[in-house]
Amino acid sequence: MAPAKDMWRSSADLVVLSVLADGPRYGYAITKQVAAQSSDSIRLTPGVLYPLLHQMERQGLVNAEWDTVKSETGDSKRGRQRKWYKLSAKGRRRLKQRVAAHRAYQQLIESFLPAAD
Amino acid sequence: MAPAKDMWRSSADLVVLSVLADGPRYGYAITKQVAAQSSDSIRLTPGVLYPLLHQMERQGLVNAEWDTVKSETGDSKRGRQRKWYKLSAKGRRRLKQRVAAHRAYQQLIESFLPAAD
DNA sequence: ACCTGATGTATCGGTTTGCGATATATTAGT
DNA sequence: ACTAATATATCGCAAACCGATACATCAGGT
Repeated sequence: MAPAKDMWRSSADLVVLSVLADGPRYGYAITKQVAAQSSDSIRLTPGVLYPLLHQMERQGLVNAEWDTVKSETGDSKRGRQRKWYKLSAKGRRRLKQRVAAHRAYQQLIESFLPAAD
Repeated sequence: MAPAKDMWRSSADLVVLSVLADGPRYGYAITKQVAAQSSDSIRLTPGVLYPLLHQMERQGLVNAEWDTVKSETGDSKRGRQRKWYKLSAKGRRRLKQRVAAHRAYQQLIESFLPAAD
């Protein structure tokens, strides 16, 4: 059975931190990667992703840097803007922590569930 | 590491359904059992438990029945009131469904996480 | 007799959160 | 010229949450 829609949202931060642990990403790339790797189950919509990213930035879990993509054909002065997010040492620590907490929580919940068939 | 406080709340229904799958319970008994079996990590406070139980009753997942506990020493006419909740067939189906969804969700999230040490 | 703490069920409403809708700009393709 | 895709961002209302509170019974201690 597919996971219920939106069930994943409480773990959005875990997913984002994990993706960033693999290397710097910009927002839209995160959205796309997560959608692809989850067979479209997890849709990190702008309304979810950006507030989360900004919060992480405020908390020092990520460092952000703007990048301007120059276009060959484009005529406008400013190219497309991308904001790259890079996991900080603090973010890496937080990820480890969150993963541990998540797994402990899983075991705890699982201990109440009827045995798997 | 202990699970973060309150992390379990999104799975409260799963836990309650699971406990009820083991046999009929009244609310306070559920609270106590869950606290005991979770080393006090999971506190199903009245504000959480009763609305949940009532909702399940409305949805036909449980059947409820009042029971009056006669006291030996008590002098009041009405004894202590207990409301027993019994999982219905529909509730049993729902539990199975929720457990499957929960486990699928777990696997999905886990697939994004860095490998366990 | 009285008090306290445990047992037992229940609701309410202020706070917090979630996130769909929306806005804005650039670029690629036809 | 137009459309779809790329890219970031915010806002505000609805929904969810759950601490606080209320009420009644009962057991045990003094």
